[in-house]
Amino acid sequence: MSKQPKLDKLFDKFIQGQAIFKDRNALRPTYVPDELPFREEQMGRIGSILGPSLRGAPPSNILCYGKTGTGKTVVARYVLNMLIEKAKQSSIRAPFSAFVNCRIVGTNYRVLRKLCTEIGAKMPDGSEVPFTGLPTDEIRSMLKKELDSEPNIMVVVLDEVDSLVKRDVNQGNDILYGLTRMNGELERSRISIIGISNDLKFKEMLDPRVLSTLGEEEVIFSPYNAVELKGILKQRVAISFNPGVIEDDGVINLVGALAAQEHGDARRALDLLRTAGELAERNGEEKVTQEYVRAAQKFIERDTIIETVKTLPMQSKAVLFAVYALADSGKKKIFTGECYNTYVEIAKRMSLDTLTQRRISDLISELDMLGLINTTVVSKGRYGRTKKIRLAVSKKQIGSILDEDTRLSKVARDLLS
DNA sequence: CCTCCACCGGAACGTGAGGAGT
DNA sequence: ACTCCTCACGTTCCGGTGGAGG
Repeated sequence: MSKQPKLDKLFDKFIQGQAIFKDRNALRPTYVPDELPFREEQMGRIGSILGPSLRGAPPSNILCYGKTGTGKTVVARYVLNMLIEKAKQSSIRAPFSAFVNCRIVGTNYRVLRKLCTEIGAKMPDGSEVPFTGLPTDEIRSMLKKELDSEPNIMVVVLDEVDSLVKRDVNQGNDILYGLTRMNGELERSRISIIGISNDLKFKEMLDPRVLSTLGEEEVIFSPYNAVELKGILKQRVAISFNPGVIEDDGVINLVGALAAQEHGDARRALDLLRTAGELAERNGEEKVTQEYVRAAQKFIERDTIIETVKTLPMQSKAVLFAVYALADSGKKKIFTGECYNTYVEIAKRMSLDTLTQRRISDLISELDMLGLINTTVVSKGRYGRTKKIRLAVSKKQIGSILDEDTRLSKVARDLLS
C-alpha cells in the first residue's frame, strides 16, 4: 500500500477535512458576500432609489448596465436582501421581491408565474399555479388580485433583460410593457422593476414607451480594474481558502492580471481561482501556486472550446473538420474554395446534405466569430479574391474533440490516411 | 492602366418546425 | 383542431472588388 504515497497522502487530507478549501462556494457566481468592495457608489444609488419603499412609497424603476462580471447581479441581490432585512428589523411590512433570470425564465407566462409563486398567489381553488395551461391573461389577473389584496410594494429584479428582447423583440417588449403598465391597474400596490443588462445597446432595442418607464433611473457598472480585482480576490480568498494555501501575492496578482485582460470580469477571476484550487487539490497539494493558476486558465479555455465544438451543428462540424484536415495535411494557406471542396468530400462520406458554397461561406464566418478559426479576406490578384482561413486553436485539440464524434472519426480515418 | 479571377456578402425567397391565438 | 406567425436554415441570384498579370 505504501507504494502510493501520494494517493495515501491525498486521502489523508480528505479525512482531515478540506485541505485547500474552507468554503469553495464563496467562489461561485451566486455567492453574495458580506461586503461588496468597490461598488459603494452603485449600492448607494440603488439603495436611495429603493429606500422610499420602506415608507410605503413606490420606488422608481431602475436599469443597470455593465459588462459581465462587473457585479450587477450581486449588488442587486445584496441591496434587496438588506432592504428586506431592515424592514423586518423595524417591523415594517417588507416589500415583496422576486429575482427572475430572463435568460432562463424567458416567456411572459413563466415570468408571471414566477412572480405569483413568489408572493404566494394561489389558484382560486387553493392549488399552486400550474406550469402551463392557463391563458396568460388569467395568471396576470391572479397576480394583480393577490398583490392588491393589501397595500404591497413588489420589487422585481429582471436579470439579463436584454436576452428577453433579443430572443423576440416584440414579445420581449410586450412582457416589459405588461409589467410596467401593471402599476396603472393596481389600486393599492405598486411594482417596481430593476432591469439588469449586459448589453449597453439594449436601450436601442426597447420600445420607447417601455424605455420611458423602465429607464427612469440608470446605474452604470464599470469594469473592475486590476487593483480592484485584486481587492476582491483577497477578500474572497480569506473566506474560501484555508489559511496559508495562498500565501504570496503573486498568485492573486496573476489571477487579477489575467482577468483584467478579460475586461475586468470578476466572475472570470473567481472561476479561475476556484479551478486553480481544485487542480491543486486533485494533485494533493497544500498550496496553490502560480503554475496552478496558469494550468487553470488552460483548463478553462480548453473546456470552453470543447463545449462550443460539441454543441456545433453537424454541418458546421463538417466545415471545421475540413479546415482541420487541410491544416493537418500540412497546408499553410487555406482558401474558401479548397475548404469547400474538402467539405463536399466529407459531407458525401458522412451522407450529409451538401450545402452550397454560399451557405458554407456563412458557416465559415460563424466559426470565425466563435473564435475557432481566423479568417481574413485577401486578394490573389489574377487568381481572385477569397478568404484565408486558419485554425485559431491547436490542431491537437480540435483533432481530439472531433475524434470523439463517431460519425466524424470514421470519415477522419479514411480521409487522413 | 485595365482586366478579370474567385470569391465576398447583400437581398429576396422557399421550407419545415414549433408556438400563439381562437 | 385549426389557422396564422415567426424563425432558423438554406438556396438562388447578383452586384461588388483588390490586385497580379497583361
